[in-house]
Amino acid sequence: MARLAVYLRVLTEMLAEGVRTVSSDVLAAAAGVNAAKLRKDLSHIGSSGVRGVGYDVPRLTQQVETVLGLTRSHAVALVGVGNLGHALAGYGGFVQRGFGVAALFDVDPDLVGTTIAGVEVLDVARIPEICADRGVTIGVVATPAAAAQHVCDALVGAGVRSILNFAPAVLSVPAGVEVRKVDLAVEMQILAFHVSRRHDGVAATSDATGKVFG
Amino acid sequence: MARLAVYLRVLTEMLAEGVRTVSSDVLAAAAGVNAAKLRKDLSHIGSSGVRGVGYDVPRLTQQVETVLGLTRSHAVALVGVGNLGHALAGYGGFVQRGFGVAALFDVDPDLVGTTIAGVEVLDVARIPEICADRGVTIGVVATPAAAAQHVCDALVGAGVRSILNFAPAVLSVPAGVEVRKVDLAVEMQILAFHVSRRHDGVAATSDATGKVFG
DNA sequence: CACTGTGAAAGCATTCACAGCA
DNA sequence: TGCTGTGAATGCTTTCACAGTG
Repeated sequence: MARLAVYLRVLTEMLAEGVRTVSSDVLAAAAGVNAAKLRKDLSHIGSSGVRGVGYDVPRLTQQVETVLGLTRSHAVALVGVGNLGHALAGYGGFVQRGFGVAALFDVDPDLVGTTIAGVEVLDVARIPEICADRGVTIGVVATPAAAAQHVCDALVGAGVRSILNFAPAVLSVPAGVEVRKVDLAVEMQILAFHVSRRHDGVAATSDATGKVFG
Repeated sequence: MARLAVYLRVLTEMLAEGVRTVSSDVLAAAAGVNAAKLRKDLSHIGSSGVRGVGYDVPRLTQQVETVLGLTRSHAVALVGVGNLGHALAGYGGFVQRGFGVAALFDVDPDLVGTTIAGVEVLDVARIPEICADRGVTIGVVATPAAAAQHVCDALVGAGVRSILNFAPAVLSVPAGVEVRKVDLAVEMQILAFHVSRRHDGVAATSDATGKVFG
């Protein structure tokens, strides 16, 4: 459930503000979801809300953290230190939540040897060796599409079983390996679809054959 | 449907390779989805596959482009030229598909006036004026969470009705405005969940109350 | 009395399986 | 024969509505 992570962010904010107790209505509104859905989600993780009162914020926060596996820290390897990769390496949001950037890789000899956010960039050939040494559990692929599958294979070979893919390519992996994809071009295209739909007028949004979409 | 954008990418690649015709099986495999699902998706946009042969690649490509509204180009305004925003401004994947970066904004006086990828960074106060002038239809929010809602309101006020939000915050917008969210920390946490699940052993993944999750 | 936890209902998305056409 | 388009079946997610509790 992707929503648990959102709940956790809201809960952490509330905790920082000193809020001790929260109702499902309030928490759901802050997380942008339906209240019933939130209660069902929390019931799945064995929630401990008090009827007539609400949920204990510190306790619920810890519960969600435990379920999400954030009680341990995760070593992340980032491959591809180009435009996007460079930004990700320096992105504060990762370290903030226990995701340490344990290693950076690239093919470009000009980049190998440089240091980004205190971490040295290494050659991609060293992925197996370094990932094993540093106990990497999560790999981030921020390479061009053409290199993505190759890099992915290297990571999987090094024992990495969770991969976040920013490359516009479909990665094939053996069973047991989890891949999540973030495709910025796809997100833009979905928005473009809605722009057109509005601009054309809903009833007029049609394709060449005259059939209406949606 | 987010998958249409993925199909389009695969189709464009095939077109470049000179492939004229493709079956639903092959296209589905390349896009990483079920063949029946792909056929149903294409039937919704009034597809024109030939039974016994497959789909005509050039024709299908154009059909998908039309539905996604990629026949016109879209002016994008990017707000927040920090770590991530800077990378997005220079990201080739946008321009490549007809998404021109029409304007950049930031609050930081040190950044205002600088030029990134050929576009000058302007003060956020000028969002209404500039967005109207340049016909911006899509806004990208890459600010810290605290500023996100404020920036979002400014964009909506300027007539922008499609927003891509990278800030870890829930944006509230009036009806008719479409918001898509990309939360990198959330993606990482979902992967962390799977790491823990594997490490603990599925049967042992439990919360404090002893109830098993999933 | 306010709020949680949860059956039951409704709504979607996915998959199956096959009729029908080139 | 090979492949599309699609009704029917399945499974999952969301929502409703309310019984039950501190």
